[in-house]
Amino acid sequence: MQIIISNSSKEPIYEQITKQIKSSILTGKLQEGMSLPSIRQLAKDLQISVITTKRAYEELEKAGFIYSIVGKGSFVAEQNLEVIKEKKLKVIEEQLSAVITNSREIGLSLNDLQELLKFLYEE
Amino acid sequence: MQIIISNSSKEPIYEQITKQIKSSILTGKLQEGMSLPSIRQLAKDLQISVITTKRAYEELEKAGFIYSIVGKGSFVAEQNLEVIKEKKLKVIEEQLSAVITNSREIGLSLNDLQELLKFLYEE
DNA sequence: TATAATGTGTATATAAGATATATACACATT
DNA sequence: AATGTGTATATATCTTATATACACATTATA
Repeated sequence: MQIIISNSSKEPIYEQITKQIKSSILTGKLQEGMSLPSIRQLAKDLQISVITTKRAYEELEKAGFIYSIVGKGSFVAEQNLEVIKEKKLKVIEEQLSAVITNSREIGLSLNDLQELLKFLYEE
Repeated sequence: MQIIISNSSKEPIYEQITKQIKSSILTGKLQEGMSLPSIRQLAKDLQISVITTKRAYEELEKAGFIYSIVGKGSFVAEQNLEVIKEKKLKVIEEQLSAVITNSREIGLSLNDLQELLKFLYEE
């Protein structure tokens, strides 16, 4: 599993990691029960502190995506897809609202937006 | 001019202010040459520090949206609309890419997205 | 079978950077 | 002179990331 972080990103490192693991789980690249790289292994791979990768895993645990067992490792938890979809849909709506706000600022019509969306979706 | 900040937002206060002023300028609510509230007045209105409102105005100045004169105040600068549109379009594309990534995670089709976009646009 | 080594996650203390504040300074207008 | 304006400095708090040590579990070796 490939995780890429950017030190120049405005986003905290632990959030970049969280986001990418979440995405892998949601798109099925990581299935329920699969083990995640250990916090040390991932820290080594990314050349960051284990506390940073632990922070990322903690966020994922809080959100119910994974669970960890001392001495054993971290694993993908059973996903409640309905709840996840619901939450994601809310995020998407928020993101689209921001897009619309920005579009109105530069006089971009709904049509323009839809074409842009179609173009980007098919890339 | 109405600015609303949220202390519970993840976004720094100065960024919330910057964003809202930017939006007012871009949507024409604030025209070139118009004066902005003084950093003290705005600080008072929002019950925050003048250094925070100054931070917001600084960002706007750096980005070319406004200019400030010691002893006089801050004003909306002449906007280079072409450049602004270009930059905004990039932001919109990034935002739409994030939307698409999130949509794919929950199996939302382009059609679903288009409909949701249309619905939100017409609210 | 017992123990050491090596894997795993967890906890604590600390450092650096970001954000916000209080206060004082300097310029302009009234 | 008073009161408006923006600017600068020092400080506090919070967030983020790190180094190091601790505890549990598994594996390898004697």
